[in-house]
Amino acid sequence: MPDNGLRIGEVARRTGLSVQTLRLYEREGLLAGEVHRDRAGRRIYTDWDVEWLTNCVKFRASGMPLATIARLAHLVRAGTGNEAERLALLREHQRRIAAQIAQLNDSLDLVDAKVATYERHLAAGAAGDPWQQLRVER
Amino acid sequence: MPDNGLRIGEVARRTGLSVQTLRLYEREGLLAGEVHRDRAGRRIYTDWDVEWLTNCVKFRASGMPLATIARLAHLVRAGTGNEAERLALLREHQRRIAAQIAQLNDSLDLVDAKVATYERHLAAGAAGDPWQQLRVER
DNA sequence: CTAGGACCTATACCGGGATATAGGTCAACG
DNA sequence: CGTTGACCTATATCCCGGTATAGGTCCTAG
Repeated sequence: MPDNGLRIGEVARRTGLSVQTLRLYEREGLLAGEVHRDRAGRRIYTDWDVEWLTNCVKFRASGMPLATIARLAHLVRAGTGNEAERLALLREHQRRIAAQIAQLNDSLDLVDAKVATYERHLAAGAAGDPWQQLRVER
Repeated sequence: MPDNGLRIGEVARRTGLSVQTLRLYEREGLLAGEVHRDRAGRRIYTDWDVEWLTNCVKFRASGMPLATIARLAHLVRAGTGNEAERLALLREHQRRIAAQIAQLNDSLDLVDAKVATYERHLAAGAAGDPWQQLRVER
């Protein structure tokens, strides 16, 4: 009803976050724009807010803590002048994501190897336990 | 001192897990081999246990819940005969890791883009806020 | 007029995993 | 000997994000 203002339920549907989570995020300072209210006191979000929240979802998905998102939001809210700080924060997170991916690839190698072993093992009709066999019972 | 038996402190050092965590893991059934004790009641680990724990660390690092590791450990402990089940479990985790990596890459794309934008922005001597500028103040 | 649905606040709780604390026992070494 | 350090159990606490509950306001539609 408000020209292009969205209510929390709609935003929840669009972002995939629950209504409670949206309120939580606001309390925790994750929003980079004022969310104003209609005369009934209900939150009204802009498309830009939704866009921001969509980014937040990705930040979360890549393990950025709420507190860090809040710091970024704070910088953005503060307006032009702190771009270098934002960049530093983003670079740091970039680094972390890369590290996570490396970690996961490493773990994946192990799992791939085990899967391959078991596949061979089962295909071959099972002789000896691929995991247990190495274990010398003392 | 015990021929090749390791005590918990040493295992902690080797696996990177804390002593308390090692005990926790044992309580939660993550160990695939009996840990026996010396006459003083102290846990004695084998090299094989350490190897297993090292794998556990990778499982954890890739988000496998303790309960799932415990299920796997249980299967391994049960010995030969349930390889298909182990394989299914591992394949499932393999799938999940792949999904996580995809997720992370997706998030990384966003962060990369933002970083690039800010770099350009800063290099160019700052005109307009790369994040805020899109925002139409209503 | 009234029922229902979406929203509001405040507060409590949950789940997973790890860590801390308290109060022992033991063995090894000076 | 006696002290020290590594270990033991049991239990409590923490952290983080998110979810649930209780009790209310408001708007809209039948």
